[in-house]
Amino acid sequence: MSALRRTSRPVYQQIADELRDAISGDDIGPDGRLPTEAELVERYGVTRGTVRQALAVLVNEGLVVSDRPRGYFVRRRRHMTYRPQQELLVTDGAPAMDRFHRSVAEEGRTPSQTIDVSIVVPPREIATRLRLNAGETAAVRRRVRSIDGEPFNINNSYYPLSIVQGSEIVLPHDIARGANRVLAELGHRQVGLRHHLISRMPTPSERHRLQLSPGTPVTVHYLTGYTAEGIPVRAVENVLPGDRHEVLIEDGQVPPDNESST
Amino acid sequence: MSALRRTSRPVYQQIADELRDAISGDDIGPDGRLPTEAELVERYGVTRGTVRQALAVLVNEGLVVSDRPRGYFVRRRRHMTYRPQQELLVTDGAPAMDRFHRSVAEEGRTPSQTIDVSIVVPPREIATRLRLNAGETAAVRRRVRSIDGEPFNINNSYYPLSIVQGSEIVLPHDIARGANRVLAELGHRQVGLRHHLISRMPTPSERHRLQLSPGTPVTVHYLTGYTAEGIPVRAVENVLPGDRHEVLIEDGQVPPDNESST
DNA sequence: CTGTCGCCATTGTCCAGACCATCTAGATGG
DNA sequence: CCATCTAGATGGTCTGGACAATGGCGACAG
Repeated sequence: MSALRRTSRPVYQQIADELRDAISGDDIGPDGRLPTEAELVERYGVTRGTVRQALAVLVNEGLVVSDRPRGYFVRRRRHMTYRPQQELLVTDGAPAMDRFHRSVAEEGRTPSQTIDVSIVVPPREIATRLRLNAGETAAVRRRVRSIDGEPFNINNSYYPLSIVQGSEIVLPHDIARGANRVLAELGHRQVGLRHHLISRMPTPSERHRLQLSPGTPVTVHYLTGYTAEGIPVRAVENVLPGDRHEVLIEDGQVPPDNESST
Repeated sequence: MSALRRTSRPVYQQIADELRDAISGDDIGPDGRLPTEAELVERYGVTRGTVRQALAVLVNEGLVVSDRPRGYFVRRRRHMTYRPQQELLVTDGAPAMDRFHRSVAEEGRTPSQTIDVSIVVPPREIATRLRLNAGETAAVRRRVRSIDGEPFNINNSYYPLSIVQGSEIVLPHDIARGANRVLAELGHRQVGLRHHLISRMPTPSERHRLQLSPGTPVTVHYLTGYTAEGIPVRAVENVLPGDRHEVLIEDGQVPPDNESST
């Protein structure tokens, strides 16, 4: 059908462009199905390899997924709002899991999590933030939180071993009153947080554990909690899939939030 | 050379895995060169198509770039720390461009920017934050900041037209004392900020304007500035390439920062 | 009506080959 | 010694074809 110009831009790019326009122009809505490879082969008069190259572009842009053998579909973003301030500073409020639990349940979905505790030499990003010397160990609570059985994010919290040894924190259970409360009872109340956010493509391990489809970046949120003496007592690494999360941080005097956290 | 198992995992995945391990295991360091396609064809006894499929995996993970026709190279991340709090709340401090300018110059690199001002109906994300009705217009100052002539990030600041009309803000020049100061002089001093961060793959336009290589996600930072009355008077959309930026936000009482912002 | 099984449409993987586009290094000429 | 040109190495694009893997749906049996 539509003849492609032989000029300069590669054919597969032109096909990708037309499909992208069809998607952003609502010719194909969210969850809508794209033409099959065979249809595109016929429409553009090119080989299947070229068509697949075009579709790969869209897949790697995160616009489209292939659900074999049903076809290619337009992806839908479904955001959950993540509020790292609430989650971590409020030593006296509801602990993290409760809030995650509740906000998910409010949408009629069922949350769950796995916890795994161990003593490790933390990765460099964490060791630096906890000001550990090379080879020094820390306790880590690794969590994978899920919604309706599907993994949603990864949450690894590290604590200097010298502080938490023998406490509840090194036990592999949920801490009902929150780990921050336990830290405070141990004499290490946090009064300040430093948030560090980077965006990158996931590692193969992350892609597998979070069941990420191609073209999905992650936000890695490093959080360091400090006591009034300026000592770091907690370092968290949150891995948040970009297609499921947005991060909200407030600073100073802001009006109440009316947005829904779909 | 190394025979690949015929078991289950696709050959191109196995090749990608081996190369990835070589990279993370420091057999190939940052900026290091990967084997050529021809070498991999011979080493694994597969066709060039399969080798290219393996390399495409690494490229889309953001681990590797192909610099044609020199070969494939391991990417290096070079982070600049972005502090949205400094940049926007300090109405009385140095304005944004000055700080950008200075911090870049400190590293011996030369910063620059382009400014473009216009009156538009803002995109939904902005209109919602400024609480504009459908079709209402706003002034937008679009900036592209560059380092050593290479684009670094995109910064689009929107102001409700009713507030800034006739002021300096709608003129296409750098505002030496900062746009926040001008807003304050107009009676709209900001006392609170709301930061909204999402991570996604760039649009073709962003990829082009920021000269992003494949496998590079962006962090989009939406910032809303509120007056003491809770009125939004400024909404900013920052597009930050993931391979060049990290975002730092502090909350509460934290000790001084010793990290260098390489 | 219900469950099972097999066909079929669709995408995934891999092969083999051709020509193009671009940068670099070395040869060549002044 | 320096500038210019050229050949070669390398990745980019596209063709054409073959077989595998998977999930849905319809035909069929109970």
